[in-house]
Amino acid sequence: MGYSQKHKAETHAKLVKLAGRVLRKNGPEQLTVVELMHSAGLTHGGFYAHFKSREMLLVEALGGIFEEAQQKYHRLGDGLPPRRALKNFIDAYVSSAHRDSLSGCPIVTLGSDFPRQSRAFSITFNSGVKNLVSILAGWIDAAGTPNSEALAASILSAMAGAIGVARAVSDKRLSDDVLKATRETIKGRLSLRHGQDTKSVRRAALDFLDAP
Amino acid sequence: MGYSQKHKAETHAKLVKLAGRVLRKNGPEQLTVVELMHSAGLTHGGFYAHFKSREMLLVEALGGIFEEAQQKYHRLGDGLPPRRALKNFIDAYVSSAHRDSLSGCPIVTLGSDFPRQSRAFSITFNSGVKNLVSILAGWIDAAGTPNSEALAASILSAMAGAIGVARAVSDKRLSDDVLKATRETIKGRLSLRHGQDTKSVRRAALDFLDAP
DNA sequence: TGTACATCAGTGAACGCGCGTTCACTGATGTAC
DNA sequence: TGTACATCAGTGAACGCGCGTTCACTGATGTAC
Repeated sequence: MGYSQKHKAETHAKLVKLAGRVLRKNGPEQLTVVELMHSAGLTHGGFYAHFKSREMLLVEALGGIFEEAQQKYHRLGDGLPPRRALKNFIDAYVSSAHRDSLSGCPIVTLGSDFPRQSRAFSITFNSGVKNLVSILAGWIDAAGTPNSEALAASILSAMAGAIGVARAVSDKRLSDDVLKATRETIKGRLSLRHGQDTKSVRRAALDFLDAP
Repeated sequence: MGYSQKHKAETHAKLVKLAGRVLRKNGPEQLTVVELMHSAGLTHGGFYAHFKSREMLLVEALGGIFEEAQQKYHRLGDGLPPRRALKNFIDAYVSSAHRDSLSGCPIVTLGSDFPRQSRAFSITFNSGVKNLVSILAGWIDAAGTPNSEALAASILSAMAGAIGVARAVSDKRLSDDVLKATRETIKGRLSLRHGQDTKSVRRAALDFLDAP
């Protein structure tokens, strides 16, 4: 049977992962079949042994990105009481490290792209966002705050917007202030303490970044 | 002198306006020279009498979009006391009408695109955002709230994020709830009354949309 | 006022290029005997 | 255990297509006399 199924699955997974990196960093239009296959050490013709079309690859890659994000979210709150998890998460997400990272949260990086892509892409984006919201909602719920899902979604949207605008603003001080104001407001909405241990904030922020 | 300078300027302005529409609705990649010229009733070769390159067109079009947005912002607060202007603006921006409109605020529509475009495009985006922030900051300042610029930027980012996420979420109820929660929080941050006259909210929202 | 001229916005064929996709093939590897 | 065969991931040339850009041109209109 030629190559083993395991071998094919590995190549497939590798392609999806590489594609996800490009997708998140440079957007859907910059992801070309030729470049992807070359970056995997293969030639372009073999692409169609793995994906029906470039469009299908985009969908799979997006799914992979959101899965990674979910894992990251879970890791940030792992074993912590809900309020502590929330605080940790907020400090990590609304951080200058996240702003300065080239990739980061797909809601920010691909938020304007999803309506222009295929229906399948939009659906994947939608369910990805919903899953992330659910994780936050779980913590909020566990902390005893009502209306957790809408609150979680509103908070996540505020955090994503803050990163987006902080990236757009060239004035560094204003950019930092946006993040700070956003962190404080969100903690206020969740009735979390404002005072911050700077060292733990930085550690949380670094946790949020991708492994190299 | 062949065509008058006025004629040329008119054609140029028309092209920038048409390009802006496409750019905001479908993104930079969907804006092609051939289609743009055809939509203006011209042939593609004439494009380079007006723009040095497609890239330069994108920059001009983006500038036009932000100018329009500024005018819209000013219109929404025109002649109103600052708190009233802020309330009006928030209701208009964080509305289901804005969410459902295909174009809308460039921060939402082009927020993921600007880092991938030319330096000139990024700079234009940055100054556009800053101008919009300044308008909000002006109202906040006039209302006597301190730290107006960072607050304005944080609020605008939360509003933009809310529209983006509301668009991504297919569950209509959750989507509406995100908008509602965001409106209320922002009004709270600005110490504005929460109670809403639904009719005026709807009117404000429609004001925000583009004229057909 | 009328005529010759110069200008240049707009025309449309042509160009090179990169892209997604196809396809006949190859050769490493698992299976059957 | 060894040999013949079948499979199919991966190869690389080729395809059609759409795109941005160029360029020789044209013809409507402003200017000079």
